[in-house]
Amino acid sequence: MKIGEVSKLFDVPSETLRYYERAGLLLPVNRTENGIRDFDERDLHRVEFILRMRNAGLSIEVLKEYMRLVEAGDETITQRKDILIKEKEKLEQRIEEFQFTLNMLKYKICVYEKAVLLKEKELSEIDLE
Amino acid sequence: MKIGEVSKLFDVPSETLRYYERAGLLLPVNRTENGIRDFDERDLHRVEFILRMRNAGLSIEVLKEYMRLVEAGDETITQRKDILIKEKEKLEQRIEEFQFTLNMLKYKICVYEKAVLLKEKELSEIDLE
DNA sequence: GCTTGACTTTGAGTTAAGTCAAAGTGCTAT
DNA sequence: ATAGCACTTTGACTTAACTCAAAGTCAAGC
Repeated sequence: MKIGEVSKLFDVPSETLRYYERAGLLLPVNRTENGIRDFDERDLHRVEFILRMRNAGLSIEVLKEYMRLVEAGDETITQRKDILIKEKEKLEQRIEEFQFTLNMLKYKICVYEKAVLLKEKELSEIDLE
Repeated sequence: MKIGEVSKLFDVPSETLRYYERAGLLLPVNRTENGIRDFDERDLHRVEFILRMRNAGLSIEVLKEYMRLVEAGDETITQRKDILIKEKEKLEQRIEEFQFTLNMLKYKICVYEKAVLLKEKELSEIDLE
């Protein structure tokens, strides 16, 4: 699979994919004889993994380090696991905070809805914000 | 409450609070005779709200617009509600994606744990990454 | 009375993560 | 055979959201 197709598949610019490879978070993709990237299943999985993790807030730096360890082989399994555990914990905390904020939003929306109703009756006296 | 105390309370630089005010997402804080900001309860609530929303990914722009509407008075209630609903939906989606990624991480960590065990028995043959 | 923290304006610098442009080369599918 | 992707390197640019620096003033508390 060529870079343009991958780009469409994941809706991410080719330029970004090349940038990821250059930066070291996407391990070097196989090339055809004439030097064109030919993404295989494993590459696609890696791309998906990177995009998901980036989306969840993992930094380029962390992913770079993780992939460096992947490349380095079996000796690094524990280190890799530790990275993932750390990021998992961060993500869990982020989700918790998000949940809290989501509830805050829901509550506010609810208050606004009441205010709209009252307003329709020209009775509004709620302190909104 | 002076800006330095607020800064400590929320663990955010004074400079950022001033920046928020300047930018228009923190509505003008009352001043003492000599021009020093004196945060009251309402200001503190606003600061907390802003920080939470920023943390959840709402942009400065959106918060600015929202606060502009707050300032503009009761006529803008429906618009404000609409903003909050839109951001709520975005946040819900983000949380879902995060959950998915979290599960991915958990699964990977689990696989790594198995691999560590196998490795201890010098039997490792799992395809890890 | 001196240190500390508050204020102002203006403008520059920073960080992360892309994103684009130029310039030049080369394959491949219609 | 020509349009459309693909490649490279180098380097500049962008965006969001701060963050800091300078320069100068002012007020409060020990």
